[in-house]
Amino acid sequence: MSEKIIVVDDEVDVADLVSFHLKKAKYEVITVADGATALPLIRAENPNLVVLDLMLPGISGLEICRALKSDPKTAPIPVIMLTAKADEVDRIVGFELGADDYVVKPFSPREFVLRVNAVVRRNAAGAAADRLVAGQIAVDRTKHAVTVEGKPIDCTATEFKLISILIERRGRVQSRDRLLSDVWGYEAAIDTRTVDTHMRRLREKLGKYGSYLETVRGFGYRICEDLPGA
Amino acid sequence: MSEKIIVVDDEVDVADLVSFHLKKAKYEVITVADGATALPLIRAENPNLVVLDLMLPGISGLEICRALKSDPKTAPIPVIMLTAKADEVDRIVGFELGADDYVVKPFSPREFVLRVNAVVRRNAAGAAADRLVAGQIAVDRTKHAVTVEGKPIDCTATEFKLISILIERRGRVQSRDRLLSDVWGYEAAIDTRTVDTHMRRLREKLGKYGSYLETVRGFGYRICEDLPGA
DNA sequence: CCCGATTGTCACCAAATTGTAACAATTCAG
DNA sequence: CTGAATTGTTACAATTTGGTGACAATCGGG
Repeated sequence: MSEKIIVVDDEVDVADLVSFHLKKAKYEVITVADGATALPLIRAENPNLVVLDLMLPGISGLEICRALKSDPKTAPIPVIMLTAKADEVDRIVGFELGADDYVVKPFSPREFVLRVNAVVRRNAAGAAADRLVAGQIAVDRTKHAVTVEGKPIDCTATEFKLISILIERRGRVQSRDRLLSDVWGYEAAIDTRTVDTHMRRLREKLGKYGSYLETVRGFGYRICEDLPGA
Repeated sequence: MSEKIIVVDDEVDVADLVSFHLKKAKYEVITVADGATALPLIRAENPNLVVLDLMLPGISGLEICRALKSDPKTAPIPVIMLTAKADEVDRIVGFELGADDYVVKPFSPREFVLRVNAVVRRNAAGAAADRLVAGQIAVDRTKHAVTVEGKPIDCTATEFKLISILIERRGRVQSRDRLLSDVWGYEAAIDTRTVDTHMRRLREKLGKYGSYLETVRGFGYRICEDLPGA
């Protein structure tokens, strides 16, 4: 039983590429070129995932995403956005839009498929799986919110990505380099020490739980596998 | 333990550049100029990654890629394509042949290395044993944790590498020189006596199991093959 | 266009880590 | 048993590493 994915993209090359790799990964793929026909199609097909290009003629990807998320019937369908520029990312995942993930063009096919797998799996396992928890620290990916002891704390976009990755891989040490390429992307020319600064800011916001964000000297950072009060 | 990469490129400048940056990133690099000799070499060496120029004299990069991916023995080896044109068509064709990622020339060395890291890492995950065990002593490489009788002990970076290698090669004696080049790196101008000091520190932290870290007089050190309580 | 929030970088400091040298203990050959 | 070679131990100085606060650049909203 294969999952159904709808790809919305006007560029034939990109659509073909995406479609090809998804099919190779055993997904059932439907592609649509324009936003106007996409919406009714998505409602009719009720796919397991929508891959959406940010730049579309007519209705933009943003609007489609917003429309999907505001309709209770389509809101649970996860959305992955394709975007040309890394700058646009924050707005996409963060605020108004409820996109579940994004991929910056040009992307590596392997990575793309892995992200698709992750999002689909997360949603298939039941809606609750979208919550990452480590002790009293919890991250809700759909709401884009972080809570400590149930109380929400206010994280910036970078901090959110950082803590998401850390909790997702809790117990395992993440090198600064690894965090850099996973959070900031390949093209970012950024000093690895910057990671330290963000860690400090995160710890500060985590309050007394900040100490569970461990430093592993010589290697990187990690969040404890089992925290007290879990 | 460094990963092996084969670079196939006929332009000496590019090959040198690529090779230089990969070596700086601690990879073992072999370069080949023409496609004809590349294939048998790849089969023989079974590298962790192949970097392939799309434009090659004789057999093209595309054909090599196709050949690699159609042979079950070489199919799992990841491939990164180098391409001169930012042309979408090239990308698509390259991907359809099963390349895992691509980099458009001229590329930023930083980004190139990051992509290489990502691809290699993804493939290495699961391949190498994450968990090394010798009796009551266990090393978890992803968590960067060492446990004795199940209780975690606190190791420094050097100690961690040292004990990892010893357990990985348990039973076999490791000379001080060997340990120096494997733990400290190829060109470490370090006194071999330093190894003794680190051994002592390790033994101390291993507590009563410290004695299983044997000295082989005149040769080096080893960890017993079978420890009591195994 | 201005303002506050966010973000990357830097310099400085404290602390952990690490290499080395000096000395003690042990082993081994004869 | 003696002495040389080898290894264990200890202490210490040098280096590396990460935390911290400050600051400038950039971004987005109003």
